[in-house]
Amino acid sequence: MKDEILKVIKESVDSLEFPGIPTGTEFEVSVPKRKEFGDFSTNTALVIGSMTGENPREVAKRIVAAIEKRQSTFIEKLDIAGPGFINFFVNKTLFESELREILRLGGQYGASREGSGQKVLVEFVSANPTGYLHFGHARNAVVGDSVCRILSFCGYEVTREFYINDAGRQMDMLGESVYSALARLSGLAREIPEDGYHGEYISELAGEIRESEECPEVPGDEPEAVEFCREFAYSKLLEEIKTDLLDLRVDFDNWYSERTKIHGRGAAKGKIGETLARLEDIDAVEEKEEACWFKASLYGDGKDWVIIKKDGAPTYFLSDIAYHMDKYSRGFSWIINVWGADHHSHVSRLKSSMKALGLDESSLQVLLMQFVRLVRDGVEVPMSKRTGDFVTLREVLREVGCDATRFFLLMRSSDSHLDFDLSLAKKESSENPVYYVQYANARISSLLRNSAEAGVGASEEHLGLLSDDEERNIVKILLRFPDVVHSAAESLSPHKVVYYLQELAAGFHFYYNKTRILDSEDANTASARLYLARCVQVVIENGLGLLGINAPRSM
RNA sequence: GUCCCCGUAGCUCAGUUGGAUAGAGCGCAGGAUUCCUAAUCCUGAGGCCGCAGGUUCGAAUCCUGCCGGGGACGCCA
Repeated sequence: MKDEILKVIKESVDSLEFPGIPTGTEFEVSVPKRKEFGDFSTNTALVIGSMTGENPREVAKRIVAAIEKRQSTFIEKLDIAGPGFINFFVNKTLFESELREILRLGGQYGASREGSGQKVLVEFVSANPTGYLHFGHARNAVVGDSVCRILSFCGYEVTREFYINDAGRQMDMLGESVYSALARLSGLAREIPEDGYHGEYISELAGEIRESEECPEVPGDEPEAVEFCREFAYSKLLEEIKTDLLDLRVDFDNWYSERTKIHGRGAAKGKIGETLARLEDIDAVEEKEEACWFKASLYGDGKDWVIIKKDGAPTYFLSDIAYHMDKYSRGFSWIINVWGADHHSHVSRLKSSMKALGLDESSLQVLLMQFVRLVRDGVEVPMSKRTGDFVTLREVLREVGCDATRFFLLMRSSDSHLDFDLSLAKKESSENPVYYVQYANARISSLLRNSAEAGVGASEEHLGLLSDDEERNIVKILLRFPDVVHSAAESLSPHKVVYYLQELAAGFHFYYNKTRILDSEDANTASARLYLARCVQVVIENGLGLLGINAPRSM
């Protein structure tokens, strides 16, 4: 629909042959908030005016004359307003055809092919398998997941990946910690290392090991027992992570193990070795202070970074370079990482490494998530992983449910700090915005059920009877949905969908309270109104689907 | 000290690729249902868009400086 407006504008502008306007200059067509500004509005004259130096209102007059000359059937009236906006008032048959289009497309309304043929990799969560997921991980998980859903909807071929940091010191610490707990259970005086893991789950894991048949002898061959503890805890915790994520409706295509895919067997083998060799080939590394450094400062980062430590072990950064080289080699045209804001300094150094390796660092995009504060009754709930005193994702899910959890985590822009109000999320009342949107959907379902009983059905036959301002307003909100999806995909911002749905629900609730739908003046009007309601439902369902939130048919 | 994010209504935040009279929810004060789900709706009060300059037809939006809040700057991951 907007495309048709845009087409008319472009043809008219072309016919006027403005000097100095390159072909392909983009003009904006938007749906104005105020109805006196028409159904559609364009800034075309302002854009041209600023390029040619002409008065925008004069330009607008010429464009309007050109458009009128074309005698489009669907344009009822044109206005020039403000500094030079051209406002379109369209024939309502255009709205009717839009409604028919929505039901025809159904679950595909709002979807597009704009990402067609493009492979996207979205890596998110990637929590260390050294403990349960805490609530801080939840935002990353939900936003990453929703971004994937949105991109898929836009035609991208999306791969969801969880990078398992199962190599490195933290895994050894996990083994040490569990082993220490096991030793204590066996009556030995043994403390969990200071920088180890101290949560209750460590003792629980030790307890499980003790119950198992393969439990190593303690005391006995300690390194072997530590390794057993490490592997036992790892596989168990990874399963728990998967379980929690599924409960949050987050699923992955790949569980990418750093240990097996990056490190390989033996020293300096696998992708780590390859990567180091590549970096050496291009002279991007140097030996300094008994360590090996990547010269990131040559490639746009502020400083150099160690990639092989004094003790000969690779740093996390080197594995990360290797991992991202691998991402590129798998043929993705868009690589998205969802990271916590505390990783922000890694962004430029990782990009600098890709640049050094001759890869296009602009196709790597990092979505940084600002922190979540958990609040209960106005008081912050402390979340510290160090002391083991953190709120797990599991606890929150159990307390407030998946829908509310996801909704609240998706409500804010990623680069805004987020206060998650536990008491509010739990409330099943009007203060809670989750239900607001779901309720609109449930109401429509109820209408459709009742109408079936009454023998009236949604029908497109009499859409011409829709004439109220509220009805027109709803249609205008509905036809913005594809734009919202596009914009959410482009800026990786699921919260735009959340805001949109709240607006749509508000439009419907208002309408519902004001207008009797089933008891309309006549059956034809009722069928048209039901059709409109059905369209609203389609869009709500599609929108909630992008957020991974259920759209219950009754509440 | 360097870098990143934020600063908009009492609170939590949208709006930030420059556009028309800056929005929503919550909270507060009033009100609406003989009838389709009141988890709803309506009305009202509430704003130097952190401050100061600059850019221009036009700035919450872009630039510079400053102030305030958060985060990152380890041979940890």
